[in-house]
Amino acid sequence: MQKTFRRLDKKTRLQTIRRIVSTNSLESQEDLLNALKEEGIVSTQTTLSRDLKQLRISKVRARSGLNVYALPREGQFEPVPTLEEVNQTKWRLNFSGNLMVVHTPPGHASMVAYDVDNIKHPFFLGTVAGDDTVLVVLTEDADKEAAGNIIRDLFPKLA
Amino acid sequence: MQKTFRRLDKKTRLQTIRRIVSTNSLESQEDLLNALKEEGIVSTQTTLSRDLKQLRISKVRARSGLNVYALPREGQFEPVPTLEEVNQTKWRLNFSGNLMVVHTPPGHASMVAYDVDNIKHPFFLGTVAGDDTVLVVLTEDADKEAAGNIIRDLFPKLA
DNA sequence: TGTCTTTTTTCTTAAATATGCAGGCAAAAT
DNA sequence: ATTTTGCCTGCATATTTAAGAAAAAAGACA
Repeated sequence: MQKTFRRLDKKTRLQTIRRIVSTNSLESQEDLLNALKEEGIVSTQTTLSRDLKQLRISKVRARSGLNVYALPREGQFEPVPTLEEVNQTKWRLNFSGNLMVVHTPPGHASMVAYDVDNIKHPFFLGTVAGDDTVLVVLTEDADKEAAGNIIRDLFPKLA
Repeated sequence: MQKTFRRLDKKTRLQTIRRIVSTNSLESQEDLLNALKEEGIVSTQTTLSRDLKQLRISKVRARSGLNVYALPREGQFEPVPTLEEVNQTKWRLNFSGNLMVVHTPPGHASMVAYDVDNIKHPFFLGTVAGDDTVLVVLTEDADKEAAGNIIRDLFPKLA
């Protein structure tokens, strides 16, 4: 009966860690240490470091700027496309009414939107990024050609 | 001429970092420091730490056990912003053609879009939400002022 | 049971990363 | 032109995380 006692302890600890991580914003292993303690599980930072490694839990950047632990996600560890692959992909820029539609390689839309947002040019009211498409909303009086050139200037791949 | 020199320096550094991170397995900021140096970009660990934070690049667990830097992926876990963060951020509402552009605090766009969708008022054709921006498509004959008031009524922060 | 092997844990301590502060510089405001 | 503001940077240092070594605990088995 005692056979698997210790293993069970570790197993439940790992399961508890997964649950806590997926439902809380933990900013450090000490946070996790305390959260576990509240559930009656006592451990040390060293052990948690190894647990997290085993669970492949990592700290990720929240948009708020906080660094919080997060469970591994499907696709998170897929190989990042090589530069070659990226270059093969078509960048594209089109207009529709006062909307500019920018197609990018998969996963790059948010980066493009980020840069466009930072231009702070009066033509650009705002952006919405999907995975490989960015919608850039222009003001009604915007000079579309000029606006296009600004973006092409930022991203030569679009030229 | 010097106007935007420093900014450009930073911009190219950030772009280079993105490229290097996406095509290499970097295990530390020192690795990145050296990789940049090979391209003629000299910096410090401190600056890279801040760059990575800004780019939301984080270290993730590879199945090999290595910890490597990786670009942010859509859908990564994000904590709910604090009320303080929410209050600091500016809400904004603009029009362009038959589009209404609503800026919200980071992460709140989808919630706003959800509420707008639920109005089911004939003016509102549909919404698209990014992270902090919502596009609300209005019918061509919509009364923009009335539409704006409806939204402002829903979200007093916009007033 | 007693001994050997493997796993798990902890105590240090090293390594990696983030932050407070101060200086510098360009753009905007007055 | 002068002041103010905001952004960017690096140094020193704090904080956070990982690793080495050793010991405790657990399982295997004669």
